[in-house]
Amino acid sequence: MKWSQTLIPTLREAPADAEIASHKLLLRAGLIRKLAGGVYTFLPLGLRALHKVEQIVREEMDRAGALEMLMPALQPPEIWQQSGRYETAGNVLFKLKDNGNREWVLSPTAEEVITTTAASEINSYRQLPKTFYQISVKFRDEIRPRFGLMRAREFIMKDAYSFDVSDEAAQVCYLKMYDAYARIFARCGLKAFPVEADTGVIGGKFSHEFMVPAETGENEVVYCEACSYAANIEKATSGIPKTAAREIGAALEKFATPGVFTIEALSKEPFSVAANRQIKTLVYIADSKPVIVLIRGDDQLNEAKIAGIIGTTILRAATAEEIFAAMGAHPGSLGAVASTLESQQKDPIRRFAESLRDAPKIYADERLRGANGMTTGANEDGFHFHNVSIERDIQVTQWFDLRTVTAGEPCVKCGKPLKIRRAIEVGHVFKLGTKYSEKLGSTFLAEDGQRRPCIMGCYGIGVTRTLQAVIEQSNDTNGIIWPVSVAPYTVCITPLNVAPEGAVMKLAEKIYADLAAQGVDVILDDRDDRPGVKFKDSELVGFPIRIGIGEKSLAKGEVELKPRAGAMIPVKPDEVVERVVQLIKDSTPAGK
RNA sequence: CGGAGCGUAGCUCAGCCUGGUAGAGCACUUGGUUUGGGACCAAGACGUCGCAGGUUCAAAUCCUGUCGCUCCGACCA
Repeated sequence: MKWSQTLIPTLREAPADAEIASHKLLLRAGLIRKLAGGVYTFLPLGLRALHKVEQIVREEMDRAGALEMLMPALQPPEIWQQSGRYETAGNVLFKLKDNGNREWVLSPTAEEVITTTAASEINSYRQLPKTFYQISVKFRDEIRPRFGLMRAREFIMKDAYSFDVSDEAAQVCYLKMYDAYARIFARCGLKAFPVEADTGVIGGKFSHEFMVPAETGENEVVYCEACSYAANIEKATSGIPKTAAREIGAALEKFATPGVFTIEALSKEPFSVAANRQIKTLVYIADSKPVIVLIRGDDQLNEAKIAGIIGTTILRAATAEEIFAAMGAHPGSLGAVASTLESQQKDPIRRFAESLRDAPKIYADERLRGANGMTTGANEDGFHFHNVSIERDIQVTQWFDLRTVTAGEPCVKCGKPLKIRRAIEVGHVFKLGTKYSEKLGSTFLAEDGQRRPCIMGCYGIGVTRTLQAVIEQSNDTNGIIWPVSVAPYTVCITPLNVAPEGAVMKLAEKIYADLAAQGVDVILDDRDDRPGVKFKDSELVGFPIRIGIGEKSLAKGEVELKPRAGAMIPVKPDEVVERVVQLIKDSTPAGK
C-alpha cells in the first residue's frame, strides 16, 4: 500500500475526551473515530489491525474444532423471556421497536439463539459434541461507555458455545477452549493470564477470565505469587481467620450513641469499640425486596458475591427511605438483633415493611460465624448493643463468604500474602451446565434411549477490546508499538526523497515490491513531506519495522533498518529484504 | 439515577465575568523558499458560537429549557 493512497489521518493532539493511553493512540494514529458515545468507526488502518486479531481468533477456534457460523444481532425478545434473561440482563439489553411497534432486542451475546438452533437441529448423541462460534457485532446498553473500545455500546466479540452429552465431555471442551485462549492471547503479543471468575449475568457454575495486567483496567485481580491462585476480586476468597471468640457470654447491653452513625465514630472515644468487634448492617434491595447483610465492621461487602447468592443482577443498595421503611431505623443505627428487629418492623407505621409477606432474609459473612462480644446498632436511632453473640442474638438466614479480599491476606491455597492488581478482561470461559438447554429445549436422545438436556459451555473474547489492550500494554511516548502479529502493516518504507526518478525512490519501490512478493504487509510512505513528519507518523502508528532510505545512508551503501522498539541497524540494500523476513520470523511466537 | 464540568473552525483551545464587527495554534488550499526528526514566508478557504425559547436597540456572552459529551459518585450506614 502507498501511504498517499490510503487514509491515515494522524493527529498531533488527542481529542479531549480520550483519557487513557490506548484510547488516545487509537485516535491519534488514525485507527478509529468516534461517531457517538461508545460507538466507533474503524478507519482503514484500524480495520487491518482488527482483521489480524480476528484471524488469529478464527485460526485458533478452527484448530480447536469449533465451527464458525453467524447469528443475527437483531433478535426477538421472546427467546430472551424464555431464558429469563430478558429480566436479569435487562439493564444491558438494547431494546427497540420496529415501525409496526413490534419489539426487538440487539444481542449482547447469543446463548438464546444458539440454544434455539441446537434445539431444532441437534437431536442425537451421535451429533455431539459440537462447538460453534461467531465473530460479530454485539451491543450493550452501557450506563457509562468509556475508554474508547474498552467499554463500548457496540463492539466486536467472538462468542463460542459448546454442546456435550455429559459433564466429563463438557470439561474436555472447556479445557480445549481454555488452551485456545492462551494461544490466542500469546499470538496477539499479550501477557494475559487466567483467573477464577464470577459468572455474572450469563449464569453458570464455573468460569475463568483472561486478564491483561494494566493500571487502567476496570477489573481487580487477586493473585498469589507463591502458588497458582488468581481470581477476580468479585470471586476471590482468602484464608483470613474468623473473628476470635471471647470467653464471656454476657447479656446484651443497650447503650446510647447519640450522633454516632459510622463504624469509625464508634471506634473512637468515648466508645472505643474496635472496628473488628463491630457488626456492619447493610440493607440491599434484591428484585425489589429488602435483604439484610451482615459483615464485620472492618470488612467490605463484595456485592458481586451477594448478587450471585441471591441469583439476581437487580441488586442495589437501599435508599435511606427504603431502609427506614424496612427496618424502622436509619442508617448508622441499624442492627439485626432478633427482638429489636421484630418490634421495629411490626410498628404499624412501617407500611412498606407490612406490605411484605416475609421478613427480610439475613445473610451474614462467614467471618462472623461464632462471633460474640460484638457491638452493633440497636435498630433504634441513637442506640447500639454491646455483647452481641451473633448465633444467640441474630437469626441469620444463611452464612456465606461475602467480604472483599484485601491485599496482604493469606492465600486460601498456600497461606502466602495475596496481592491485588488492576487488569483488563479480554476473555471469559464458562461452564453453563443445562441452564439454557433446559429452558430452550436443547435436548438429545442418548445412547441409552433417554432424552437429556445438552451440557453447555460458553466462551467469549472481546475482539475490539483485545485490540485496544494490545495498545495499552505496548506503547511509548512516541506512539503504539505493534507486535508483528496484529500490526496493520508489518513494514513501513520511508524514502526521504520521493522524486520518482531519484535513486532513493527507485530503491524504495524495489524493496517495496520485493517485500510484497515475499508476502510481507508493507506500506510505502510516498508522501512528499519532511523527514521529521514521516518518522513521527511511522512511530505514532507503530509499524514494527521501518526501512529508512535517504541520500546520506545510500552514499555509504546502506539503508536503515529500524525496529520500532529497538536500535537502528544499517543494512546493505540488497540484503534488506532477507533481513526483514528474518526479523519477522524471529518475532513471531512458535506454534503459528 | 445523583453531583460537577464542558459544548466556539477538522483537532487543541481563548473570548463569556463586565452584552456591541468571530479569534489563536495545529491541520487544509495556492504560490514561493526549504528538505535526515512534527519547517518558513505570503495569500486563502473553513463557524447557523450544540439546539430551542426568553431578556435587550443589540446575545457566543445574561436567563430558562433541552440535547450531547466528559468526569466523580451510585459498597464502606
